[in-house]
Amino acid sequence: MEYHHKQIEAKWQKHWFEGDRFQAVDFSEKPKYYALVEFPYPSGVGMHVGHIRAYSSLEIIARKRRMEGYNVLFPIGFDAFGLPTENYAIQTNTHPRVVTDTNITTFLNQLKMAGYGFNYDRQVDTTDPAYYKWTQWIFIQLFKKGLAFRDKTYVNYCPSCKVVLSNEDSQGGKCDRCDTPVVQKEKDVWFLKITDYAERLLSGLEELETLPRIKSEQEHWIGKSTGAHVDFPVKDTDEVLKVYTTRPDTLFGATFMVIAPEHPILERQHDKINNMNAVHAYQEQARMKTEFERVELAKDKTGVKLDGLSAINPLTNEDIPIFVADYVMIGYGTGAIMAVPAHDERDYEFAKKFGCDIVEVIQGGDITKEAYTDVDEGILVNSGLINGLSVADAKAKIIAYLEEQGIGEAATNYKMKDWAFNRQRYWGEPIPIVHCDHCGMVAIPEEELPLILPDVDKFEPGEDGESPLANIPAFVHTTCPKCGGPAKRETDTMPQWAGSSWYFLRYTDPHNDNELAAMDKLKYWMPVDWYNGGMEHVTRHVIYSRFWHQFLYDIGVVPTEEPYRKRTAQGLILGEDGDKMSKSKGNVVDPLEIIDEYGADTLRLYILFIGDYEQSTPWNPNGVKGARRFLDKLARLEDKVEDKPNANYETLLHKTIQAVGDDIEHVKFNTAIAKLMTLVNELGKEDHVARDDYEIVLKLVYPFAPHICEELWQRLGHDEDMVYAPWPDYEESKMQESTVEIVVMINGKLRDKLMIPVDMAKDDVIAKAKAQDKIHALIDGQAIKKEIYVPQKLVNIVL
RNA sequence: GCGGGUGUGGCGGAAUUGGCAGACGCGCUAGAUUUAGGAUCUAGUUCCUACGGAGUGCAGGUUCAAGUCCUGUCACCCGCACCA
Repeated sequence: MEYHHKQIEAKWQKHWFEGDRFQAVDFSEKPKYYALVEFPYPSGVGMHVGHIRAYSSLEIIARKRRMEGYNVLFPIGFDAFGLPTENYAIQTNTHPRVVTDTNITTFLNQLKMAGYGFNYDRQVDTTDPAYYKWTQWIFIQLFKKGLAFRDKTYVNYCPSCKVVLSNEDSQGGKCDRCDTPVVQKEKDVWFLKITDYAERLLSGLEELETLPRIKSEQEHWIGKSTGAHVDFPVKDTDEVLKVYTTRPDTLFGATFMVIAPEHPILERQHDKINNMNAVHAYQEQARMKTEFERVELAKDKTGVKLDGLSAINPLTNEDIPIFVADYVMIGYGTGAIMAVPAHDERDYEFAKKFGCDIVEVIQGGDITKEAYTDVDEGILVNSGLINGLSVADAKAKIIAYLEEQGIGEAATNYKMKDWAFNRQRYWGEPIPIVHCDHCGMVAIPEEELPLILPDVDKFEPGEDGESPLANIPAFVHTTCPKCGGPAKRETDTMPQWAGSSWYFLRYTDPHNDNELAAMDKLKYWMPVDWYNGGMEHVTRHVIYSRFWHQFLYDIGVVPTEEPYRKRTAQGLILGEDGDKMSKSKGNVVDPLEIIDEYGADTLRLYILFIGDYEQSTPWNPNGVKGARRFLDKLARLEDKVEDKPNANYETLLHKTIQAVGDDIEHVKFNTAIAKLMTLVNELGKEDHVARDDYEIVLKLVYPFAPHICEELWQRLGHDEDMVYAPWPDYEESKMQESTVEIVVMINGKLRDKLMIPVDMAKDDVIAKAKAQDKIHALIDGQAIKKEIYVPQKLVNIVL
């Protein structure tokens, strides 16, 4: 067959998508398989080669599963709220709704041009009121359970986007969107109490099948540690300073305390502090620093000693000074620490600079030179009741003692903070809450959902971070659902992560207006069997969505505790130059150009062949040609098809069936394709190929390059689509060769090769090996120390 | 600093339990075909001082046998980061 990709691809795309050939059937008798890819953000630039890599993996799995007899759900949708659209809308003065609709249409066309067999009829769009109705509904449930609340705290704030950011959105101290350094700002903000789920988010990871890296990143983000809370009385007051420490065993070595610049005790006790001016100056200085600068300047510790306020070490009863220093963070632990300079590097450095006492309580290091932090060795000294104990024993004993005395207790701490949930932006879900002077915050009645995002003229956020919605009196002024009195609506919107935290549930029942999804459908489809997406979403999207899912499970809305059974993440496709693809570098590859020139089948095949799926790999334009050549060869092979068997390549064929199946399941698409190439190359050397065997080859290639295979399949006389043509089985008996080549080594060096029958006995093989002319010449007259035979592999003769 | 990962030809990358290093693809070389180019086909392609030897970041070790296991070390990438 002459391979004209444009004609063939257009033909089959029309057939598949207009004929709706990839139905996911609710409650089918077949076993279900739920394959999920992260839904795209419909940006104006459309599809990127990265999307092709991200979706092709599960596209292969989905097609293969259908052939294996599964009822497959492989849906797609759009995560369409968010800043890029809003910014584009501001620049072009177009309504974000219009921008979004245009972009979604474009994106859908592009997905179909790539041949993806998604369940397009189940498409969701997070900006559709019929969808965000349920996002808002979930928020109300969280609010009712006290898991959505308002609090005044220091938040990450981007002065450029004028928006509050979550911890996850400000990694590295820079705004995730615009790279502007994030500053700390005290604001009254909405939080979701994700910390209540920290332990379950951690333990739920045990069930998740994924890379160690993905697991450890989540574990690290949750950041569990265990230790103790200890109360330090503040001298001449009735206050105590509570600290969190992972090293309660070093309590006798606590010679000073440090509190964060934002610590509330400074205001409470400002009368007693004689150098309040210096403290205020330091606070101001710390506030001006971005979090990033605080980290960068970490080498040089700064701080102010409180004059007039000191604490008492509850075990030594000694009077110890209190410092304010920005190396202690208000957001972690209690915002105050006990400093043990002898056994903590940061405290050591601070003590050296500020001349504090350094008392050794664990023997084993040289504290005149550096802090000794080893926890596995070392014996407690200068520590009263725990003298002579190991660190581990001392921890246990001192915690018991603290609890007995009522001055502390065992404690667990998490680095993860509650999720700052509101944004002062237009293009997001309105938060369905009203503020009433009498009743406080009240959720709007569920029957009033969705709370529609009103039209505005200006999408820009106001100065000082006012949401654009605040400028619409008709939206803001309402009545309290509880008392009927005048009330004001919440004008902030939800972050982009809201809609994406439950979308996979909606696919099971995308048009339900009575609940987010019917329980019987959820029971049929959930959990997601395999979820693929970006590495960059592992600490945010995956954790957020697991949190929401666990919450929904708790209130009886979903049937499984965890949403995902297996998670993989694709590596980046880099530019030809090895750098990350970016417009400014001019190294961006447009997938549509490749589809136009070589075809979607070639593009998909090449992107999976390019390298290890989970590793980043540079693009190579010549590689595309190689993929295309393979398809050309496959098409040309048609000329050799005859209706008579050919046993020459039987073993290779069956080995390939097995290997390709295994490789696909293990995300090793590159080697699966390599093996298919080898097979097609070998078949090309035969004078004829049996028709049945050619059909097997087409089935194996089909998930990767469905258009050309479907065409060749039809030309063989099939009326039915390949979608449900059974995936080929391999036969163990046909994989066995009757003779096998083995290697003959002398002293571990390869010297000769010979063919033997597979069942030849060890002694016979060795005898035969030694009889080879080449080998005989080399061992003649030498003493043989040892002879090793590895069945069907090698003989090694040691002289 | 902590956690995870990676180091193999000119390039992307392959190598169950230790058992022929470099599969497959790109590129390159030669030949065939072609007016020429492109495309296609065939053969070759780790390196070297080449009937032999060396070789998987580097240095050791275990073993009949090491890319693979052990010890030490270097480089790079990703994530987190004054987390108490």
